[in-house]
Amino acid sequence: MGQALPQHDVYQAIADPSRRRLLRLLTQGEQPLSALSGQFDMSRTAVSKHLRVLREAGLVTERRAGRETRYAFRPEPLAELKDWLGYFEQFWDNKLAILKHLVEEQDENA
Amino acid sequence: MGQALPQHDVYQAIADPSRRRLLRLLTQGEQPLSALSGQFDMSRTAVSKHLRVLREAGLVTERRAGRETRYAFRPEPLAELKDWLGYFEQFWDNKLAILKHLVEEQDENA
DNA sequence: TTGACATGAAACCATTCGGTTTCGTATGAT
DNA sequence: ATCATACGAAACCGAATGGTTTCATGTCAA
Repeated sequence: MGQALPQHDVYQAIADPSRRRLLRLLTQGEQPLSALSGQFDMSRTAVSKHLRVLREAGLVTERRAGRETRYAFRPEPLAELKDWLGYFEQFWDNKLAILKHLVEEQDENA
Repeated sequence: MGQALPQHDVYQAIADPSRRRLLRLLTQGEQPLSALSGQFDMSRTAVSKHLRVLREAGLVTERRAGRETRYAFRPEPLAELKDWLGYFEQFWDNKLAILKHLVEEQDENA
């Protein structure tokens, strides 16, 4: 039986501040591990593991180039997050929704 | 010295699927724990703990009403998430940004 | 060919996480 | 008063998380 690999999703991937920072850094273009890990206090290996989580979530791609591995940002999985958020937006953007909420509160208190 | 309480943020709060489901349920209006935990396979206590995490992130409020605790959805903290996402949207919406990305890749490969 | 560089894999560690069960305590109903 | 209801706190547990150090491997440079 194969070991059940962790397989992270986009929600878990962005839960960690270091990983969010990595994504920001990568929007400036493809970069090798050494360049990325130079920006962090933790070890190179730790950064490498964060990048793996991001890759499992589809947020970065790896590409070997000589002896370095170049990481690149892939925005696509963020669409799921955007959709998820979209559902909730009505509850703070939409004045009608706010009104509806107030009415429900009145109901509950009645 | 005070023990450093967990204090969760919105990114961690939405990382768990059960908590995301709780938020969805709560958009239908304020509900007591018993009603919410009825929707889950896990114990009432476990649901209660998830709700605490959501509360620490500011995504729900608690209100004692008699012997029940009523939980209500608070959308405000999602604004941070929306802002965070907003930064990255240029990388999949904006054709100019995509072009810029391609140019950078060319540079790297040169 | 020898050596430095860039990296991933592995083993390990402490802490956090998501869940359980048990217990204590208000509150509301009889 | 008594008893059931609704809940939180606490103790506990296994697995996942975020980090480390050590080691092996492939690649470029001298």
